[in-house]
Amino acid sequence: MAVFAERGFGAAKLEEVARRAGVAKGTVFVYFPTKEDLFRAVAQSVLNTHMSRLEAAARGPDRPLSELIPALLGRAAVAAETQLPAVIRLLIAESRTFPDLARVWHDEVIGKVLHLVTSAIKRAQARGEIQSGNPTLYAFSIMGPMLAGVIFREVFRETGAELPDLKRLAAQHAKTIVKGLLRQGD
Amino acid sequence: MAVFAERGFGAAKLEEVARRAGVAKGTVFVYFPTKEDLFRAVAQSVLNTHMSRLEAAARGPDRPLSELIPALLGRAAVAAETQLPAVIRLLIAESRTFPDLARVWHDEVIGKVLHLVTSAIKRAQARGEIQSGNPTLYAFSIMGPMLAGVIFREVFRETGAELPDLKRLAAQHAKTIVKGLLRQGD
DNA sequence: GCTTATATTGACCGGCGGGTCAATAGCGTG
DNA sequence: CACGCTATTGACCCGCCGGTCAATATAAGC
Repeated sequence: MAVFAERGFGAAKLEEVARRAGVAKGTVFVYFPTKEDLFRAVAQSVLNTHMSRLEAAARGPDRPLSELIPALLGRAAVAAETQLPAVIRLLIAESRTFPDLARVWHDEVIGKVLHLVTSAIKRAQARGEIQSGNPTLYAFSIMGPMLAGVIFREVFRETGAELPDLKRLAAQHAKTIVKGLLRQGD
Repeated sequence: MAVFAERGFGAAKLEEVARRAGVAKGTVFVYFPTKEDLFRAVAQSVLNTHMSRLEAAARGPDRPLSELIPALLGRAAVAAETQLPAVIRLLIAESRTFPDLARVWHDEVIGKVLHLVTSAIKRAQARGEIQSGNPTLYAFSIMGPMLAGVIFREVFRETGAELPDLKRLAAQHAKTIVKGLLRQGD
């Protein structure tokens, strides 16, 4: 994972993977027939880790959006400290080369997050907490800035640019977007 | 550009570039010493195109945010119909391999957009139009969902997932985020 | 139309890295 | 300790593609 994340699929050398794993190159091929298989296995493994955490979060009670959104964005800021950003970068980079992997990621992670948020929005709309509008697009309004922040940090880390503080971003954006969504003053 | 966008830098073959350009492989090397040089030149060219458009937009008058934001997001939705999304995907993918390119993109494009938005926010804060808070992070709140939408479409185009309509997203998000930012009801 | 200058070509080279496999090391068992 | 079985190794193979260059086509000058 580390090697793929640093170099991308194409530029990652299996010899380096082997070296960092503390084995010889041949050993890698005993367990993974091809480079592609290794990549898929590794991506799937990271996916499974984060998916199980998500499942747990989704089983929570039906809190009002004004609580759910700050909690969700806060969690995203924490998750951004793991290797998840690198994996997201990889996914974006290789989505053309591995469309099947993109589909798995969509169905198993992104789709679930999206569903989690949109269904919460629909319930909030039903009980009159927030204004009308397309729930899926609202999900982008809620989550988009965090994704943008994560990618910004990934892409411009080496350029000396000032990087956004994701926890502050989560806090400030949560406050702003909740105010924008609430029905009061509509 | 088309070949790089489809395959990524590593997997792009110069023979295919030459074929699509209607010349022989050798001819490419007459004008671009190496594959890297070609890539940089091509990326720079796309960058210049979009930069000049941006310069023009930045020279506009100091409109209130409630007008500026819908206009900005609407423009982003239009720009998403060009090859810009593919270039953004490439930039994200190759930012580790070409950190200098990432720097150029930051300084010439992203940084300027960010500055355009943050300075508008500061002025709006100064005249009491919107609430206090970190202007840079607000810029992420404003632009982030569009970036997320663009990337979503790029990554999941082939998976049969339902793709967000960027114009609707721009319209709905503009309305929502402006409401969230305005001072009234603070 | 002949000559010189320039642009284009595509067969060829060499290195790199994914993938193979005979040789070797390690380990469980009696 | 001996034997057999499995796990590991790394030298080697080979196809691919970035890059070269002598040969060729095209254009310019007179």
